[in-house]
Amino acid sequence: MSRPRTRIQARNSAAILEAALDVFSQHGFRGATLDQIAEVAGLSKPNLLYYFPSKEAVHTALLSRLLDTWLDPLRAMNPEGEPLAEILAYVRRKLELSRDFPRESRLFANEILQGAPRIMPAIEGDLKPLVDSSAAVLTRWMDEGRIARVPPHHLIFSIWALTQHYADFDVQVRAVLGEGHDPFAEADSYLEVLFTRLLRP
Amino acid sequence: MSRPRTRIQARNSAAILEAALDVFSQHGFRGATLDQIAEVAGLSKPNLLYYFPSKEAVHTALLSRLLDTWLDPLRAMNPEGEPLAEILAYVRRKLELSRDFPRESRLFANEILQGAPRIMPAIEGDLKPLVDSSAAVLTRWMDEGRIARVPPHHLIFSIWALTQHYADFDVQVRAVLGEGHDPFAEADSYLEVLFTRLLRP
DNA sequence: GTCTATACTCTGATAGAC
DNA sequence: GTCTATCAGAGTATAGAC
Repeated sequence: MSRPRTRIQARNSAAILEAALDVFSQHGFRGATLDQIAEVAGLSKPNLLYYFPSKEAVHTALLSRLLDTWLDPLRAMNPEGEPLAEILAYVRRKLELSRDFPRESRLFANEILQGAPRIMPAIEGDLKPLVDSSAAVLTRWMDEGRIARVPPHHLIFSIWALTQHYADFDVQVRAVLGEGHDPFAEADSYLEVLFTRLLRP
Repeated sequence: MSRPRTRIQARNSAAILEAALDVFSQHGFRGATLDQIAEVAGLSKPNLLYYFPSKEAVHTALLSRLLDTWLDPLRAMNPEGEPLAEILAYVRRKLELSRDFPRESRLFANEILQGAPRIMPAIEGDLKPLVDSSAAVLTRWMDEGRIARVPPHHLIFSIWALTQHYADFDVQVRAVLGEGHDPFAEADSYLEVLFTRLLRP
């Protein structure tokens, strides 16, 4: 349902996407069932299929909504700003995404684990160019001696890996830390230290 | 089939586990089908079920085989060794696991993404104690001023996150890097720099 | 717009011939 | 040990009443 016309449609479409996010992010595309999504959404299965023509359509709707949100923090990096501050702000925004939208992070992780069958075009068409241009900015900063020289693409990978880990492996992180911890707060200060030490000239 | 009695049984059991690793690591437990596993293994579905009583049993066999392999590198860290060298060696061994056993890494990632329904007991019973004792060693090294002080559990998380990323998100890493790259070789030298700068006193 | 009923396929698992 | 045949249930999707 690309453009909900009524309040009911808007509410039900939203409920379906919300429920589908729950189920797809936990079980992947093939492991998710319309029965389960419909139940979580509080609708009958045929009614769900009135709003979206197929399981595939629900999944696609989720993925396309996700991508923009996911790339925004990197887009927000200012080439004219102070290098280390810009990078640390990017790390913080990415970690906030992990904290506030863990299901979206797991949805993305599931898609990549499956070999990115549906999102590969967007990775090559949107993500790669954005990363390449960001890497060019990082390289300039390194050339100017304002941050230490490291492989820029791998620097970006390490930001993704470290921040997404706290969303995707949340259950393991909490099990290993035990009671009385705030994983995201601790990660926030740890990652600031890590990238500061890595990048100071 | 816990103890294969004949050559045929050994060969078929191995073929099933090999095929199941392919399928489970890509689609997760619920997304994997016995049809697909049997086809990859070159067996009929009933014949597969002659060797393992259920889908669950195949998955369990894979997971229990996995865990020891996965913990070995951390166990190999020597409390009496030179701290930075020990940590860098651990990072390298973990990265080698990602390079040589990416499907095992993805199988584990799938299990955690699903909330660790089957492996949580092992995480709390085996993984957590091992991490806690390793963290104690790291803390001692920090107390002795031989490496910089950082939260030891999060240091371990960051090693996991950074090394596993290259296995679990392999398809994204390669798509973003483009042609002419060796992700694991580049990661090897990048991670050595990263942890050296982070941890030198 | 939403429901019941249902068509049809896939999936995990079993029976029994060879 | 391996196969064909098959079952019961779950899965996606559709038809049609209301």
